[in-house]
Amino acid sequence: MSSDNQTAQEALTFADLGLSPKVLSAVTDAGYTKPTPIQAGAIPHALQGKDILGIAQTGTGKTAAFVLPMITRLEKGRARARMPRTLILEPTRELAAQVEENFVKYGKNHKLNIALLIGGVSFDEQEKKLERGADVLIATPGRLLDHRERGKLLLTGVEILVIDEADRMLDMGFIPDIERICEMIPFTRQTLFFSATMPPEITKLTEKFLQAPVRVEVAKAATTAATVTQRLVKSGSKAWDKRETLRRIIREEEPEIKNAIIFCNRKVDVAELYRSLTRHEFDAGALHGDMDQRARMAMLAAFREGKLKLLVASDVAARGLDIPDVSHVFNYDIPIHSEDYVHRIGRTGRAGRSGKAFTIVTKADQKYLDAIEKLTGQKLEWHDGDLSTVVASAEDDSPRRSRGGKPERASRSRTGEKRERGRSGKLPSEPARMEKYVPDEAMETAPVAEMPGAAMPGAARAERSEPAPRPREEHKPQPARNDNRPRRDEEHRPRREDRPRRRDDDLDDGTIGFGDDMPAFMKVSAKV
DNA sequence: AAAAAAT
Repeated sequence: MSSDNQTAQEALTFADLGLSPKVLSAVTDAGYTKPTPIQAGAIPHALQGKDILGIAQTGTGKTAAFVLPMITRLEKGRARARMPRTLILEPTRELAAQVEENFVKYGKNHKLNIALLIGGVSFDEQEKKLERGADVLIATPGRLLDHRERGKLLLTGVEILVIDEADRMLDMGFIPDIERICEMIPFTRQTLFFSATMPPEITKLTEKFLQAPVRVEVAKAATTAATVTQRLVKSGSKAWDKRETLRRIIREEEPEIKNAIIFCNRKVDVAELYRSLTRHEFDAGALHGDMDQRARMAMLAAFREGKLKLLVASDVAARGLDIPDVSHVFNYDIPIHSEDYVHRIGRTGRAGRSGKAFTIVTKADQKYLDAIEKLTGQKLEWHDGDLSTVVASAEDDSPRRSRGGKPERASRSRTGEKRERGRSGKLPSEPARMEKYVPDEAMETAPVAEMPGAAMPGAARAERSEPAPRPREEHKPQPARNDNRPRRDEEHRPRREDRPRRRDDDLDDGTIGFGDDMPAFMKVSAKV
């Protein structure tokens, strides 16, 4: 690129990119005037119908770089039944929903039919939208193929195809699906392809499916931002020991914590740690892929809106998700793959702000620590002494010893069955004392976001003396489950009167189907 | 010693 262009680009505003007036006005309303580098680089070419190879990470404004030109181009022509005009493929459900939000925001002056095809949600609503004719189809690969096999979807009318986060699709084993899907779409289409990195498999894919693409690359964010203070925290390796270490660090950091993500390597540990933290009256929520879709969305929304201070999460939350800058990242588990460390840490210290990242390390973690230090090329500092200073008793002591808090027996039911959350990944429980705030009926029918154990943990609600959720004026007596899977945990459940006085069972029952409580983001199909 | 995604 010539230096003339470079200078010109710095002075660019959205008005210079060739977007339609209606799109421009939505952008202005959203408060943006100056495009990011990826937007300035990609939008003019995308408007000309060229294929784009965008190499950019999240947080660079990548989504708007394809959403804005797409809406402009969609102004001509209209959708036919079962033949979507554009298709955007995303690796995760949350990302797909996020892209939908962008279409709603920037398409507010248009009558766009938007269909979101993701798993974990009933087919009916999605099929109706397809039937009506979708201008914009946003999908995760599995559900998209499922719809196609049911014959409800023809991809022969797709004019623009977007493949987002291609390298992540690769990590998740989606590449064969992506290839299948690409082959169903006529080659006269325009293809916009985005990836944060370009491993060989991805390069091959671009060679196969892009035609004379314009390559737009934006500077990689520094691997681990210089503004992030990273510290290692030694701990005994028992789970209770790690939880105690975590609580200690959180309390130490408390005055500085605006909001934080706590990463665990495994979903069961997310659920368990979440229960433990709420029991210790921390303002925490949970997010992992086995939670039902509503709960996932509700948690994310609550965290984004600042209603939750701590989010315990699996690596779903490590990449891509549009979570605002957090002040702290805690790695309750050290990541097994060192790249994940970089992604997790990347959730803080964005846009030049300062952030802190603490990683709990046990003796068994040494090799993963070595890998991280090798990858980032820096030696990480210990917060208060390295592993050689871990107290020996911490390793062999009984986990049931007294240590100030309540015994952490949450993972066992009365029958001794381990209360693991299966595929359906129910929400973890909340403190029993919440019962006095919440009438049973409300628990059965309130949306997850209003449930104390979900978006607003009991401690937080009590402190802020907010009113308990009221029963909904109108509700279906028995919200339907959105799938027919058998309840795996049903046979193990104690009878109602035998159950401990915790409300997580009610959460299970009340939150699976959508009933009348379908979140707004899933209803959107037309102009807003 | 993992997570994610169709069921």
